[in-house]
Order: sequence, then structure tokens, then C-alpha cells
Amino acid sequence: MSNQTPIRVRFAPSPTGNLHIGGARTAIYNWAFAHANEGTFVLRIEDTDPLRSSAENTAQIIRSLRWLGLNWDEGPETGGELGPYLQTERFDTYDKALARLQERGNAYPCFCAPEELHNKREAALAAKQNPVYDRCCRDIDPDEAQQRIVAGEPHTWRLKIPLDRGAISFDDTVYGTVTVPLEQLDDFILVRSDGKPTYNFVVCVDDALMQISHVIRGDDHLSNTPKQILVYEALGYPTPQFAHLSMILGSDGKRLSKRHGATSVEAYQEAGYLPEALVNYLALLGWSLDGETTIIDADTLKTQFSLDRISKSPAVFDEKKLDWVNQSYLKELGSAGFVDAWLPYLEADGLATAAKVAEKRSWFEDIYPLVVERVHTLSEINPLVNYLFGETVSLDEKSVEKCLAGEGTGELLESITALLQDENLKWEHEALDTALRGLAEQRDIKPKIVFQALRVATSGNMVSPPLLESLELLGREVTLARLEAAKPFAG
RNA sequence: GGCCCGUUCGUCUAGCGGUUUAGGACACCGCCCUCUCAAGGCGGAGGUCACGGGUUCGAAUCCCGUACGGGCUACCA
Repeated sequence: MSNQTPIRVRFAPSPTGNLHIGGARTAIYNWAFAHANEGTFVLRIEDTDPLRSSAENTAQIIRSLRWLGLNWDEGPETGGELGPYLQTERFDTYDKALARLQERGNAYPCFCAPEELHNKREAALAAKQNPVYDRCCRDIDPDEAQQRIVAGEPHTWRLKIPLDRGAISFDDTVYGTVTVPLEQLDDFILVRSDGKPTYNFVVCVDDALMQISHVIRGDDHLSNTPKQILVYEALGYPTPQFAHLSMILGSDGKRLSKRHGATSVEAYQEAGYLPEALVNYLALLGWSLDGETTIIDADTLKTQFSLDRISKSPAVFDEKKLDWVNQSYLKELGSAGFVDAWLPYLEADGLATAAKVAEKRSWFEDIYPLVVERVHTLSEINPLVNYLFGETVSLDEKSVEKCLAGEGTGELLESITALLQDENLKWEHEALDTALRGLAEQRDIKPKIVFQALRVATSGNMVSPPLLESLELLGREVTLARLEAAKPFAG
């Protein structure tokens, strides 16, 4: 790469809610692109809408980004040369930008009343015409305009777009050349009558002043881009390279929303997904390394990510595949990492405290190989291993019927009890396995009958993690107590 | 209404005019393994590359239309 201008990208969420799956993917692409090109990743909060924005949402978004491991080089909390990074702290910057536009003769005041504009719009729409502003204030004599402003007449400021251009076109990294006829663009409002700047204005000012080289964002902004290019030009600033991302859809092909279930990063965190897995899955939703690889860790993303492999069409979010990716990350965790990740769930369900886990660390770590290939998320662990905790266990009715109620099972449980009571039997899964198989042979029944009866008696269910390892974790005493408690249910 | 954009197995995608009988992954089905469930191994089914026209010796790949989907068209972001 022989770029003269340094690579600088930004993620610019507006804190009108928490961090969304779609926003997270945009952040991942920006973050990965910055790293892959030794660039700078900037976080900017677009909180200019006081009604919909909140500090809590900003904090929430920041928390989610941190959790995902998408750390920024400049932005809230970290600071930077080109801040502040909250738009609400940048109003003076926007005032200056407007002044710059005024000096350059590229902005003019508009005194049209909102309802007047609205009526014209409706009329144009009714006449099936393109509802662009008719520029009736564009040619008001500057002196007259100045007098009206001084007299306190309400006004907005509009961009004086060049009318001598046939079309605006730009080269989008993802979509290629996009061309929009000039007649589609109007002298849109830069600053409202209350003095507040609009989105299409501030986004350009900020990106220009923060020296953003590549704008990577959702494709809902693709149509806004020509307008923004006009703002850059009017300001006399260079235009960044644009790369627009298609949106993420729900399983029904409609835009991802609450009806599809969890859509916030936080919800996936609570559901027990690992941040590395979410990042991996999301990165692959609209981008591919080579079309073959599905497990791509953060380090690989940080070196191999490229904008030219982003796909143009929208992608459907598939939770099943996320589950699979998450499980493969769980398998990479190792027992120590697994217990650390599991701890919050143990505490939340009251199964164990941090102190208890520290005390019986190896006992908890031994659970790892038993459950890791049986769960997709951390939140699935507790229901699966619940039976390993406490003295007693409740027996599942169906399982009792199927594996305990049969004739002779009571007698079988007695034999098992006798066998397990023997202090000479080493309480270790291989020894237990040998002993129990011996019992089956002795009674001339399939080992499965023995194992299933014992499984239901000790775990409460005919489906459980490996039996013998479970007994090992349960200990002889608890195992025998549970056998005793199960006998009344046996046939 | 106008303009912009998209369309490869159910889903995520590979594919940049011939090496393609369209490859991989998830999901699905079967077999093996097996104390249940998983995990794993092996195998299978699944795509007339939205449709219709061109261009070309040759098209999923290039061009034009049509359909469907999405976006923008605000004193929202």
C-alpha cells in the first residue's frame, strides 16, 4: 500500500437505543479495516437528537463495543486530537462550518414557513412530480435577506448546490459507480430555524474535520451520499472514500427487528454467546475470507479483512449458524476459560458463588468436557448440569416410566446399590464402568438397561451428560442417597 | 410518483467469459461410533445461478429490459 493519506475510519452510532446486530457488524468492519491497514478507528456518538438520544444508551453502546473487543483509538473515554467525539459537544464546530459556507457563498437563508413547504410538497406529490424544494429563497437579494434576519424573521440555512452539473457520481467500494441525476437533489436544509444543524450537514463536517478517509456505513445512507458529497465540495474539503453495507434481515427476509427475537448485542451477551463468536459470525454476514473458512478469529480479521470482499446483497441472520460458531469457540476455551465464562451464570442461578468456584475449582473444571459439546451457549449449561448440584434430584416422570418402572428394576437398583457401596470399588469412571458392565453380564441384561436405570435415578432424566463421569462428580454418598430415593419409583 | 441499489442450494457464501457435471459452511437426511443426548467420522439430498432478450465460438459471470425486494425523496438520524 502506498497511500499518502493515513487510513482513518469511524463508527458513528446514534444513541437512540442499544447497540444493534447491524450496528455491531458495521463497527466490526470499520475496526477490522483500520487494523488491517494500520489505520485509526474513531468512535463518534451522533447524539444531536435530544428526544431520542440518551446518555444511558451511549453508555450501553460503549459497553457493548468494549465487550465485543472493538476498541477504538479515538473517541469517548479514550480521547484524541480531533475531538470532542460527541456531537452535542460540537455545536460551535457546526456554527463555524456554516460560517465557512456563508463566506464561500454556498449557503443561503430560507424564510419559507414549514407548512408552506409541506403544502408545496404535497402538491408536487399529487401531481406525480418530484417533490424538491423550488429554491424560491435562493435568489433573494443578500442585503434584503440580511435585513430580514436582523429583524428576527425565522429562517433556515440551505445548501446552494451547483446547478450546472448533470449528475453527481461517486465510486463506492462495495457498489461501484453510483450516479444520481442532479434534479433529484435539492437545496436541502443545513441548519434548522432553531439553529440546530441537520444530520447530512454535521456528518460531513465531522468526517471532514476528523480526517476520515473511508466512510463504511449502512446502505440506508447510499442515497444520501451525493448530497453529502455536495457538502464536502461546498466546504472545500476532500471527499472520503465510501463503502456501503447491505442490511441484515430476519429469517422472514424482512429488516431485522424485535419481532425476530434478540437484536441487541447485549441480548446475545446475556444469552451466553462469546464475544469472539459473535464477532466471527457477524463478520461473515456479508463478507468472506475465501468462501471456505468459517472460523475466523479476531487476529485473522485484523490482518486479512478487506473491503473488496464485501457482498452487495442483504444477508439473513441465522441463529442456528451463530450457535454452531459459538460452540466451536466454546470448544476452544479450555476448562479454565470455560469456568470463568460460566461463573456469572452460576451466580445468577444461585448454583454457586465465586468463592465456592474458587474453592472447588477442579470439580467445576471437570464439568467442562462433559458439557462443552452439548451446549451452544453459556446459558444452556445450568439446565444441563443442574443435577450435579445438591443432595437430591427430582425425577422426570417420563424417564421414570421408561427406565425405572419396568418389572425387576427395583431389584436391579438394589444390586447396583450393593455394588456401589463396596468400599473396594474405586470411585472413578473407568472402574465404575467395568463394575456396572460386570453386573449387567451377571444378570444377563444389556448394559444399557443398567446404565439407563442408574442415570434416571441419579440425574433424574433419561438424557444426561455421560453417566459415569457424572457419578464421579456426584460422589459415592450422594449417588447412594439418590439411588435410595429413587427405589420407591422402581418397578 | 421520481431516483438509487440489490437478486447463486432453506440460510451464509465461493465464483470476476472457458479449469464448473456451480465449490464450501450452517441446517436437513442416512450410516458408523456409542451408557442416553451430544460431539466426531463417512455419505446423501438440495441450486433450470429471479425471469426474458441480446453480445460471444462460449455467460452465473458482459449489455438491455421485466419482475420482485430494499433505500432515499423531512426543519429524523
